[in-house]
Amino acid sequence: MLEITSPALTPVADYFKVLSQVSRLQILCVLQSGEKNVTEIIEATGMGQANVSKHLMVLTQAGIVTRQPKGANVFYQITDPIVFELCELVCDRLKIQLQEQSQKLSQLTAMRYF
Amino acid sequence: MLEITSPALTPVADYFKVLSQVSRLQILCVLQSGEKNVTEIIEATGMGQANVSKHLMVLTQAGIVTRQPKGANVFYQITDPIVFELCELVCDRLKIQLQEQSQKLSQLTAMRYF
DNA sequence: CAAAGATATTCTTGTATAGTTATAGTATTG
DNA sequence: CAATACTATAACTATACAAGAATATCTTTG
Repeated sequence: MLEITSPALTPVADYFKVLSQVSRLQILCVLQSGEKNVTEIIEATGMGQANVSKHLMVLTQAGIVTRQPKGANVFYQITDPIVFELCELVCDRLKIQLQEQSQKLSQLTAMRYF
Repeated sequence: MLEITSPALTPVADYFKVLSQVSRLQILCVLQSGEKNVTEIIEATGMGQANVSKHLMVLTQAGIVTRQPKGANVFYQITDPIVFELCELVCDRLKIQLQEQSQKLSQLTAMRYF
């Protein structure tokens, strides 16, 4: 049950904020196929090193990703695949919206023949 | 299936961004019990009028909320309850994280007795 | 049509943060 | 121990945006 008062909503909003950045979603996509070290993530995403490092910190602090140093490397992996459930729910919703839009559009073009 | 390339991720990130603001989550909570007009939303949330109006526009453009003018008033309602599914998924995840944290904490305090 | 009420828009300000560059810290290897 | 590779941090810049104040638009009512 969701509360109307703001304090309870803050952690939820913060969680969504972490997922509201394309760069971070890219990183999560890379990690979907298993744990990777920072260098691998940099190569797969094409992002800058400092940038990747900072995004990984954000994801780690949000508990979305788990940090694991191994020698000179640091490996990261998805903590909980729930993030992909979230993304899929959103994707499904976006698909529906696109369908409805194209439906309205085709209705409009159909009207031109009357 | 999620793509690694950024363009496909942009709409998803944008959707999350809309939900990444406490004020907007508050508005959604207010609308959870049924459609409301702007004045009702303002009173229920305690937010400023211009602020509410702007957030409602963001929510509308994201397709999360539907706008419906009735005379001098404008009523808004949740387009798709999927948003609450999303929130609950996040809530569940946050609860788990809290449980794990308190578990680690109690382990630490337990160590003081040895 | 004037006045009042409801909603939207514009403008401005302050804050947060993504990205880059440069630097620092840490671990491996020769 | 020196050199190199990997990762993190600091400092800076530019941008996005939330919030509030003022104003505009639209609707009802007298």
